Order: sequence, then C-alpha cells, then structure tokens
Amino acid sequence: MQDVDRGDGRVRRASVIQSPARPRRRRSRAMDETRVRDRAPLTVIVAPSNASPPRLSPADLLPDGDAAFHPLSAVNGRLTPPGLEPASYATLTPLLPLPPISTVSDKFAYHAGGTFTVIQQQQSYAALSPAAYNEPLSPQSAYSRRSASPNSFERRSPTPPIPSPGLDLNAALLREEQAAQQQAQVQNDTEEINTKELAQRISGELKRYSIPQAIFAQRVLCRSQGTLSDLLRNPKPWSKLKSGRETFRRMWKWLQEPEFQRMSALRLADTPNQQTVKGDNVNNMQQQSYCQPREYAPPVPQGSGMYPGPPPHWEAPVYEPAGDISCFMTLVVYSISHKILIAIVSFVTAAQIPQRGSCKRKEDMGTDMPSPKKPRLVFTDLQRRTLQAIFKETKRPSKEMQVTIARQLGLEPTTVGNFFMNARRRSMDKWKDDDAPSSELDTQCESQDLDHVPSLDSAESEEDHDDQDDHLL
DNA sequence: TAAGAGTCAATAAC
DNA sequence: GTTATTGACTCTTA
Repeated sequence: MQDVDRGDGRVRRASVIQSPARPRRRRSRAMDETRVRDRAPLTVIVAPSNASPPRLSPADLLPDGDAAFHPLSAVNGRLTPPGLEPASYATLTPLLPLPPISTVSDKFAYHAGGTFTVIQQQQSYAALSPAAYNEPLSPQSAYSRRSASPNSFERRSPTPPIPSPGLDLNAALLREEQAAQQQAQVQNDTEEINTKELAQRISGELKRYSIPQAIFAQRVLCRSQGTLSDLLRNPKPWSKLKSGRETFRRMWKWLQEPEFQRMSALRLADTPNQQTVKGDNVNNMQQQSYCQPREYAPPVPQGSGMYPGPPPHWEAPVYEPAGDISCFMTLVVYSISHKILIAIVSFVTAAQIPQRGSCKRKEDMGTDMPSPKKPRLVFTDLQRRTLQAIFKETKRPSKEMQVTIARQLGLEPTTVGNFFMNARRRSMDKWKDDDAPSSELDTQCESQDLDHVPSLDSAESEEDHDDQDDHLL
C-alpha cells in the first residue's frame, strides 16, 4: 500500500497503560469490547519507523489474551480480484453480455421495454421505473436484449412499441405501469445488490472503455473521484449501506443501460453547467443528468467564500519535519475512582513533538500568501503510528484520553476524534476479501470488524520491511 | 449529543 | 494523467 513513512521520526517506543475506564454507555459490541479492554492495562508500543516496527502481538498488547486480535496482514487486501483483470474485460466485445449480478433482481419480472423507455425519457433518473431500474442482469436477459441485434437498444428508444392505442388502452397501460412501479419500488427498497460484484463490473467497464473514474463519478454518480475509487475498492455490503445505496443504484442503473446510453450519459455532462439543468427538459436526454440532488446539500466548495477557513492552528502551521526525531515515548494511562487519570511520560527531544502544527506539509513552507485552499493535515509518522497503535487497543478512547493523546501528539482533539472515527469506519472495510454472500459476510464482520485496521496495513507492511532491516542489523 | 454514514477533496502514489 | 488514500465536513441516527 502506499502509506509509506511520511516522516523520519525515530520514535523508540511509546506505551500506554490504561486501567479501568469510566463506565460508558453501551452502544454496541464494539463498545463492549472497548469497555472490556478499558479495564485492562494497555500498552501501546510505537516503534521507530526506521527501526524495529511496533510488533503488537496479543501478548504484548492484550494482557487478557483477547482472542479477537487479528494480525493486520489478514485484513489488508484492498480488493483487486484476479478476475477483474483488464485483460479479461478486454476480451469481451462491447455487446457481449456482462456476467450476472447474482443476488440482484432475478426475482424481478422484466418490465415491458416500451413503457420503461417512455418513463425513462420523461422522468428524472431517480424517478425511473423501479422495475426497469432493477431489471435482471442475468446473462440471458442482458444478452438477449442487448446483443440480439445491433439495434437492441432501440427497445428502449423513445418510441415504445405500444400498438397504436386508444386512450383507454393507454390509460390501462399507464395504470398497470404505475402499479408495477409501486410494487417494484417496494422491492427496490429491500432488494439486495451485490455491491462487490457491481463494483467489479463497474471497474471493469471503466477500464474497458478507458473511462476515467473522475468522469464516471462526476457524470453518472455525481460523486467525486475519490469517493468512487473508495466505493469500488471497498464496497460495503448492501445490508450495511444506508443512503449510500443510492450511489450503487446509480452504478447499477448505468450498467443496465445500453452502451449507447451509457456513453451518452458520460458525454452529456461534458458540457459545463450541464448539471445545473435538471429535469427541465424532458424531451432532451442531453439535459437529463444522471445526477439528482443529493440527499443533503453537498459541502460548499472550497473557495466559495462559505468555507469557514482552517482552524487557527492551520493558519500558520509549523509544519515541522519529523526528521531527526529520536525519542522514547511512554504513555501511561490509568484511572482512579472512576475517573481516568492519564499520565504521560514522554522522552522526547526538543524537536520531537511540537504541541501544535506538527503536521507536515508538502510545500507551503515558503509562502506567506494565505492560501484559499484548505491545508490538508497529514500526520507525521510518529503521530500516525501512535494513533494506530492506540487504535489497535482502544477503538473508542474516552474523551479524556483523546484529549491527552491530542495534547501529546500536538494535535487537536477533534483531529484525534476524527482519526478514531475514520479508523472505526474504515476498519470495517474488510468484507472485501470475502466471497461469501453479504449476509454471511455481515456475520463475519460482526466478529472481526474491530480487530481490523486497514489504515494500519501500511504500517504492517512497513513493519515487515522494517523487520527485515532489523534482521539485517 | 455523540457516533455513524456518506462524502469531498487534497494529495500521495502509481 | 489517473487512481488510491485519508483528514475532515455535513447530515443522519440512536
């Protein structure tokens, strides 16, 4: 993984010993675990990045022999399934059927293409007929409708194959259609999409057509490239998704489109400001953006004037390089009388851990001009390793502990809070390696979530490398 | 109100 | 130039 040393810090060791934490409200299994661990002394060792890595074995870190501990190596595996090699997709002709999304919509009856088309043309994307929305992606159906003839997409053409009907017939059809929509909508809300497979297919299609993620993300999903990348690499099981299902539905929908419409969807938004015109021209597909308003207002773009600006400590950050850091840090956390008393003993060189603004920055050091861009905080190696080591032991450190950690590492408490929040969420990204059905995965995840820290993968692999170095030494 | 979920977007990595 | 990573923001949920 890419997470290599970002600093030269040579932290020798840091340990955190924690004993009984203040009783906390039970929220989940995770909290249970945290509570259990809070009762036991905790030692966190942060090894130097260029020397012996933090080898956090259960024996080292979990005096109670917590069986839930898992080596990080078992977690990594950012998903790039072998079956998704670009070459395999390259062997397909554009009109060959796609492999099935097994769990999706086979139960759905294929909806009359004509009526679907009319709706598709006249409604916004989100309001598409659910039946069509969830039409089967089985090889049979896909193939028969797409590749039977070069004009297969015409089955969804704006001119539906409705036999020159009288008004009554149309009305009946419309009613039938509406009923089907309602029913399908119900199904749509509950039906499961195999997000992993969908992600693989989308990835494959993007590769096959050389569609940049950024374009697809923006045009079809109305999301950022980074978001798409993350979704494709770490698709959450459908059952774990909430509002995020909409994004996968859009992928799904796009995948269901005939090639012609897929490419059209990608092209149409090439026009600047296209997305500002939504649903105001039902007769013009070029104005029919895939994108619908977000579930909530998107963040105000930076530089728009509404961004409140960086926190004070970012204004003139002292981005001290972590180089030449040589320290031996020990964190001792213990509690007395239901109140955590955190004692931190640090052996840090003067330049070791600035209390503020210790985060490195690639540049910006020589510019006095206030940048309109929000500076991105990047943890120093020491900060990252310490946080990761602590996270291994305590997924939900108390507020007090977070404050202490923040103070010790020269970070804002909110930054520390964000780290743990992100780490908790991203530590659940491990269903990716499992081919089991999502329901099964869910069960597995329940027992593994909190012991996997993908963000630590780098540290782990790094450690391996360091181990070798140590060995040489 | 805190934690979770979804996401942005800076930027590192390739 | 494209993709992956990740700190932080906004909104939702418990």
